[in-house]
Amino acid sequence: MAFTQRSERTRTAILEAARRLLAERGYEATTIRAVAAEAGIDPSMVMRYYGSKEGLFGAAVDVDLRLGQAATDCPPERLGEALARHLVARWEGPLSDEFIRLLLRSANTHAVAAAHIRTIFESQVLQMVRDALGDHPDAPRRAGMISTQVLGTALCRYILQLSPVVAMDGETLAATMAPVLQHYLTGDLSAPVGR
Amino acid sequence: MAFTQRSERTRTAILEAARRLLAERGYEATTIRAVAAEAGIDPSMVMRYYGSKEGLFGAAVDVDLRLGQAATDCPPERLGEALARHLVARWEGPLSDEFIRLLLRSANTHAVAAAHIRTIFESQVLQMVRDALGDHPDAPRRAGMISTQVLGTALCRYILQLSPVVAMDGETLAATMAPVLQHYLTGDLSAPVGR
DNA sequence: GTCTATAATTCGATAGAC
DNA sequence: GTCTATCGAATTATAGAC
Repeated sequence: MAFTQRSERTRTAILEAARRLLAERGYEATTIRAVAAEAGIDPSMVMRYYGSKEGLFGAAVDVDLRLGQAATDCPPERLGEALARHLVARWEGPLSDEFIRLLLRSANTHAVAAAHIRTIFESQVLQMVRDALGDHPDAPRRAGMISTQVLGTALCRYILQLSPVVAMDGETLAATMAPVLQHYLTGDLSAPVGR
Repeated sequence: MAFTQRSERTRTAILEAARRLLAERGYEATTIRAVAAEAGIDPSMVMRYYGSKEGLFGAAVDVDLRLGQAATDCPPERLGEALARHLVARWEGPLSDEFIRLLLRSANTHAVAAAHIRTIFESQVLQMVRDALGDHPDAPRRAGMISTQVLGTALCRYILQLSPVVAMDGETLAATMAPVLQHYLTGDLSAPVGR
């Protein structure tokens, strides 16, 4: 259909406004009234289309991470670099969205958002490690530590905005993170980083 | 003075209740009424002693991190391990407090909390790196990356509660984090394979 | 020093006109 | 399909009695 109905345009306008505000303010501070104002429509429309604030959040958070793509056609010893580049591209490349910001900002006070992150990083990241390592008993711990470095980087760069972390360009950030991710992926966890 | 006045006891009871709730719920979701109920006093007392919700938050967050202690009498090549152990002990040892939880939970939606973390990690962590390295131009970037690993670990363990990260005992967590911190402190940041 | 009472907002959600 | 009007609940903050 080349023609989108008025209601469809309103629906997506609401959703985009909600994602923008959730990424900026988190769940509690994002009011239905503010979403409506941002979308340029009446607050009651939000309720009409999404039923409740919780329903709106559920719709806003329903995004595919596509993390599996990072591992395609990549030798295990370069997986850390591939993952680092994939993530940074996802965060701030031309196809970026504010998804990671939205999740981090909302996860603190909103249990559903925290559960969502848990699901992502206990399935997708763990799955990726298992694809690289096989079903080694270390796999969950490795996936967990990868999550600490990845989410910590996003937290410091986008939420807390620590100046040295913000100052790096995407290339440098990925290159700096890569050896550590590689270490957590395939390195000896009880030995120094890098062999 | 061995004798503490009634007002002093109330003041500290309020502060402790506030820290507890802020660590659990973050800034927005922590209401003055809930703090008062937790402390077993009237909501208006909170206003009387701390002026406003913002004033209460400022008082709750006014804590000394004592990060410098980690570096005393430690050779540079073991600094990563010392830092990792110091942090884990601080987070969950016998002298623990919920300070890191409080900050992380509030920083997302409350600008003052984010600024507070920025100050801590742009002064104390950077200072620590400079004590170890001298005033190298890499120092801020190293301090920034240390912050990503440290805060990311706290985020995944205490806030998001990723099961593999929660499952590790403190000893294992510190030992796993230590090589990465050492890498960021004194390693070759541009080398894909370290040393 | 502690509490009651309440003002002034703001929120999520509903009912219904057009 | 969109908006007006409003309800009921919750919030921060204030004024003042005891």
